[in-house]
Amino acid sequence: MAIERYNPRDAEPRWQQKWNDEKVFVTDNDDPREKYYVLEMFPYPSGRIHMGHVRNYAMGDVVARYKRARGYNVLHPMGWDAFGMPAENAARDNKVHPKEWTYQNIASMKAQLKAMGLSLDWSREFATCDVEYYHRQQMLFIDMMEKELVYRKKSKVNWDPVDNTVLANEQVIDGRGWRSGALVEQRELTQWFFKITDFSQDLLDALDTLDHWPEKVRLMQKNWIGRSEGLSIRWEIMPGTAQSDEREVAVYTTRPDTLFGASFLAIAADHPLAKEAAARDPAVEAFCEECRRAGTSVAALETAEKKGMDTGIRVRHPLDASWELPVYIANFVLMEYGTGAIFGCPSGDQRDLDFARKYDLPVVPVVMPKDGDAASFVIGDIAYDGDGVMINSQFLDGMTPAEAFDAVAARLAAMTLGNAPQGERKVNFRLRDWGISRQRYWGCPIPVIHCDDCGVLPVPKKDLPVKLPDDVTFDQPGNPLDRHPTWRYVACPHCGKDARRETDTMDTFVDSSWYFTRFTAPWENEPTNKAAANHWLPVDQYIGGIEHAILHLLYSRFFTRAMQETGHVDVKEPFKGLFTQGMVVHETYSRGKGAAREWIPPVDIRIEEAEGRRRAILLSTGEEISIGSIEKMSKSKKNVVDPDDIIASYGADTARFFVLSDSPPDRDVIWSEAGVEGAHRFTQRVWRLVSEACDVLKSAKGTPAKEGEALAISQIAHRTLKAVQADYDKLAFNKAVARIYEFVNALAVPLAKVAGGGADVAYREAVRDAVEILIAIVAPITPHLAEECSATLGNAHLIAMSAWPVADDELVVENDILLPIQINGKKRAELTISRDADQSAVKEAVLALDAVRSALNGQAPKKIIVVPQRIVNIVV
RNA sequence: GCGGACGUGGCGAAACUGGUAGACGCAAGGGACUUAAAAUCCCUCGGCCUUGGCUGUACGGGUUCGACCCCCGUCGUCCGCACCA
Repeated sequence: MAIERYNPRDAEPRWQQKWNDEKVFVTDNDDPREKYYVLEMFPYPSGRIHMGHVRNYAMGDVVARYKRARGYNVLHPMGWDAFGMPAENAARDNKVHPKEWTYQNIASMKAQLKAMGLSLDWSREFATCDVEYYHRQQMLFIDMMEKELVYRKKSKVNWDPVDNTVLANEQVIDGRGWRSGALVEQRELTQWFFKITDFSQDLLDALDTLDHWPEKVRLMQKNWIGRSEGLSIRWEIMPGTAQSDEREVAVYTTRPDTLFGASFLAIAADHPLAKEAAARDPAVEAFCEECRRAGTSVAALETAEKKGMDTGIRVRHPLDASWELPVYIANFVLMEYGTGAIFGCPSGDQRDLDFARKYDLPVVPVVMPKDGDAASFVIGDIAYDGDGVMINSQFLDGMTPAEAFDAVAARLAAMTLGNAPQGERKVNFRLRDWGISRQRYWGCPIPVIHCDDCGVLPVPKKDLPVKLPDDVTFDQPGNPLDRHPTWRYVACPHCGKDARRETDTMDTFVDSSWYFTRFTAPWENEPTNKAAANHWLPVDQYIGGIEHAILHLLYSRFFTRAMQETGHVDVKEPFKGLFTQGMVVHETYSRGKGAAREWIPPVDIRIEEAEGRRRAILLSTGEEISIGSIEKMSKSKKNVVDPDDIIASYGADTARFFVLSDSPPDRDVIWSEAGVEGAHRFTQRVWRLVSEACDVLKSAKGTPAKEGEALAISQIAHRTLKAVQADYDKLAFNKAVARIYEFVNALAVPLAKVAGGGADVAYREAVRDAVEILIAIVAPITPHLAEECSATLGNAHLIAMSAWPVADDELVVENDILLPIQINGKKRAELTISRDADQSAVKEAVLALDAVRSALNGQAPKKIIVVPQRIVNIVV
């Protein structure tokens, strides 16, 4: 009988249609079964999916299909992170409206995702640029305003003075605007902020509860939040040294124990005292300006030399009234952190030491190692910041730094300056409030009205949504909302007089901070259906790239808390399980050197390999092309493989199988033509083996064998089932794939035997049972192939709706085990023995082995270590 | 600079809680089938020497009956944060 090759181009759309017709993946909120919410980070609709998407969504789909088979009511939705700059850039460059561009991109990407055969509930789909979605986001914003989780303050932005526009950080290249090339200025604008810092402590503490998150991500968030415990110390300004009536300056320190080692105060260039000093001295002014400029061009000049300038202001040491210290402006002090002022202790801090040496300030060691000698301990070029014992510190001498910290805190708390304690314990965070204002068109409008008389007012909820106007142009720089002839002008909701709309729109991170909540009831008028949100949240398994480890995940954690405070949901942590998947990488190919280097896409190349040497040949000319390093797929290096091409030539199952095989899912996977062909061979092989035997198997019912020739088949089937199940539970897709390969290899001979008619009933039934198990365990990865195989065996049910098979423990347990025998820790023999043989029986059998007897040479062994069911080691 | 992760064949990788290192795949080599090719099937595949051994998980030590795994040190790669007071 001639067996046709498996044709995914025919089979895949057929099964997708069938799943769609039967609404297999539409989720009912009222289904009483236990819930499981699996979600992959939704994509930005750039227009084409890439291999990273394929890998991300393949992983989520395996989880969704597996959990569905295990009996859960699975929610697996998809949507579009659809606001953002690229749409405006496309509008400007191609004269296409952002809306039109975005929805067209969504349509083409959706078609691509559908071709992957993902088990998504498309009925819940939305884009964040849908009015229905951002309408609810505006409702949330207003609720947050009421709870005072939103406020306005002046904040710096990157301003392009030629284009008259605000630039995002990524649009600033080497301190210049990416289009105009003009030097970017820092401008102060009044902007909207979310009070994420209200939750600093909770966001930090709750990290401990996220035990299904990668440790790495939790650590990154912990560092980002940056909690420190210290002391806020108020220093008295020596009368007459400052011009204004400022009497004191506050300093935050985590090392109050080193207070006697202080030799100067340093303040940020933006500190009020610095501004005051600048106002009366042009040299100071120039220095402050220099510091500010250095702040704009970020990491480039990070090794910048420590520089400062004396303000002339003097302060009194809080623990020694006769001690005066100078106040410097320093380029390494940041206004945004602490109080924007520090005291410098050169002996204990490298920066302070560098600074002190440069400006010839005193260096007094105050902490020395425990076994040091106070009389001879001096600081050279390296500050000592370790633990030890206090010296040169009056009443602190002899204490540990920790004891000294407490002693200083207590002393300063008891002293007063003016009417307040001179020092107070203070917890400080690095985390800053979240600035959400964007001076752009393609985003969610901030639903606020400015009235000259009534101030800043929220748009009444009945007047929502504040829709983006469609009639806008992008032929000039700046925000189209700002120059719109009518949209801005509106009556004040309070007094009715002429007022103006807010023209800022929201950061797109806001859109992605609650989409997972909206998926639980996307049809609701209110932002959430609270019962549905409480039912589905937290997301059981969230899957996405490590690049979102901090911002997106932290903002989402904040936003869920804010939604809890405003009564929209009763949970505070949105993601119970988090998995960060690796990238898809590819070799690079190029010809030419230096500026003339030309990158060649993989489709234009054929790889030849002979005698261990790989060569890349350009298809069009036969020319040899040099093979470069393996890198993230990128347009600039042209090392991209288009998922459409792969699905068209090999099918979705092959693509899904390949991106999940070989590499652990959290590591990068190398895309290679040879690898894809290997995956494709596998799908073809499964089909061939099953279809060759299907005529015979059709009439056999699936029953595992408990004895005889077929026992081994049933054993490996049920053992594989149990192992793959465990692998899927751990998201160890690559290990599941390896076991599936092993299983198929083991089934090849039995299936051929069945196909050839040489098998008895019990054998055929055992093979049928094994094949059904194979279909079930490959189905999450290659769902179309599984359906096709199942159908060819005469099954009427859909695998996508079928229960996971149950492993028969009797078949899983091994009765005889193979025990490795070591002599002095080296393997010398093997012993097959009954699983429940007791220690003495094992010892006896071991000593009877030839290899053991010759090693012992008649002597008695020193020691025999029997690790039950594992290994035996004989010490001679 | 600080913090973290990692280092296993030609390559991607397995190896349970300290218990046979290299499962599985890719690549390669040999063979069968074929007029031929593709497809498929079989064999070999860490290194060294002669069967049988020796050796081998970045490198140097240590703990242990036994170490890829634990400890100390060194080297290297990658990632995150970066003047955080």
